[in-house]
Amino acid sequence: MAWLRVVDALKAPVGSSVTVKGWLRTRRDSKAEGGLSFLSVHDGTCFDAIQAVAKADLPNYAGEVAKLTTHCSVEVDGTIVQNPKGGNEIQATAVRVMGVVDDPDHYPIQPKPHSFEYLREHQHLRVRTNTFGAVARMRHCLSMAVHRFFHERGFYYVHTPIITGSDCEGAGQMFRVSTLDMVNCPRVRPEGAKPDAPVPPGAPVDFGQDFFGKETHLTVSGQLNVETYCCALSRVYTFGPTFRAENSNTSRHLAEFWMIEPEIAFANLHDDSVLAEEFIKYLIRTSLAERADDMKFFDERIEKGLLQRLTHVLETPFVRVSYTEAIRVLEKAIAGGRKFEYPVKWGTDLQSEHERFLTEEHYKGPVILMNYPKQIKAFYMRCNDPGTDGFGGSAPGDTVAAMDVLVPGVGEIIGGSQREERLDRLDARITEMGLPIKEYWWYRDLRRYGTVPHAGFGLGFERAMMFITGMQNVRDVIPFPRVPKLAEF
RNA sequence: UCCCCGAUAGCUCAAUGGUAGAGCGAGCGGCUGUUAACCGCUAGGUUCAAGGUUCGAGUCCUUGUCGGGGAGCCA
Repeated sequence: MAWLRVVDALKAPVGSSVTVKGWLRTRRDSKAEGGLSFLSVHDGTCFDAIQAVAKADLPNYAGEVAKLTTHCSVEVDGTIVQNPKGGNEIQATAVRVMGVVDDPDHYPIQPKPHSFEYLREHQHLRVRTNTFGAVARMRHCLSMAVHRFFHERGFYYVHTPIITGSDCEGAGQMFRVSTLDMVNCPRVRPEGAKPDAPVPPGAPVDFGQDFFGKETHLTVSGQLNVETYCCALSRVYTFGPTFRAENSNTSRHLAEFWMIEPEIAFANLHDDSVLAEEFIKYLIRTSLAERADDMKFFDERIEKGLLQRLTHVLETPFVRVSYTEAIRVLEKAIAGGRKFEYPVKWGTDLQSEHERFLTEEHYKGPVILMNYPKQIKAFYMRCNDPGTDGFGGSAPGDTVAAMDVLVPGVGEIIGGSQREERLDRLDARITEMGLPIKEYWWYRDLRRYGTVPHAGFGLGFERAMMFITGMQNVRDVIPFPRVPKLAEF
């Protein structure tokens, strides 16, 4: 009697003897044929459960089988037969109960719809539901697709560090990594103070005594590190956890999330945008091909029309417009009577409502906004010729070769840029932004020793998950979300 | 962090300032090759916490905690 996964048992030939092991979704009873129970058994290997039919002549029927409740664990032996309404089911010859559910009335997951808010409080159990099982399989599917996409195109996977000593990434608040005693942390002795004099409590913390001999944090981006590998291996990417200590309370932000950051040498912003578009389309294609069962569920129960939306994205070339042009579009919309809460002005960052308007209402599909004003973008982004919009037109100010990919429903899913490869321009930007240039010594070395044009982007993995599954809260597409005031599991 | 909304049975929600209810789920029984099953009965409550107003607070006020939506920060 072969132990089959449910996904295989559902495809096994009629007449085969099988064993399945899993958890009960539901039990339904009938008094027909002297009494029988229908056990819906799933093991997470696919969306569907398999139905096992247990008759009353099983020795443990009245004592165990007829008392099974949702998520009891069982081993079922039996024969594959055809269900009268189609599909495989198991005619059980034995049902072994491995674990019962204690106090079923208070078991958090009941055979009925639960709100996602409620399930978020039971993260250790929610993966047993249809929705979170499907999310988990999608997460695996997309993770593998990420690696396959890059591997097939000659990219090398680089493990950039989680702990970073550079305090200069400028991508937001960071989590401190330290082994110092937080209660009595060592402080720097004021210059000229006697060696045995007590150090004043307000003196700066002496990070020289910390584990790494300097101040360290959890990474907010692997980009600066991965650029070093790009400038030797040509095409590289990272895919790892990323940490932001921002007090963000939204459906799109996590304190710990996974980010994919490819970096390509001998490439400009256009090449970067082509890569981004191919990448997103590859993820969609893979999801539809490999997880049709889960995607059908998302389409029916999570977002009506999801499959149509994704198919449309697959078939439509992404629109590429300059930031300068996007401002003109928004100004025209305002002149036409469209109301926005925030004003639109060249030189300021677009608000969420503006981005949503562009991707959801005006272009009705993914949009790549390119060449932003340099004053609102990071120091490492390549400067365009002064006063140009990067598309051969003029702009009211200076721009840099940055891009944001906006998609309906999620908003910004990718942020990227061509990097400034000219040392003099890079230094000028670091200086004018008041950043500590000494800290960037190794990053600047890349421009001193055989510099090349290169570009890259960052894709928030959870945002890609939301885009592809239709799930509306980022906390529901990662197994154990970390957000302000929540790290229970 | 800011703005708005919310917290009542295991879950989802009702309840003019005056005896706390329903549906689902659970338990028991009936019916049935059932599959969002159906019918009947039963059990199940410190109404988020602490104060306050009132003869009387689930309901009104204050503070806090947690949750949701939106904004900012961004991916």
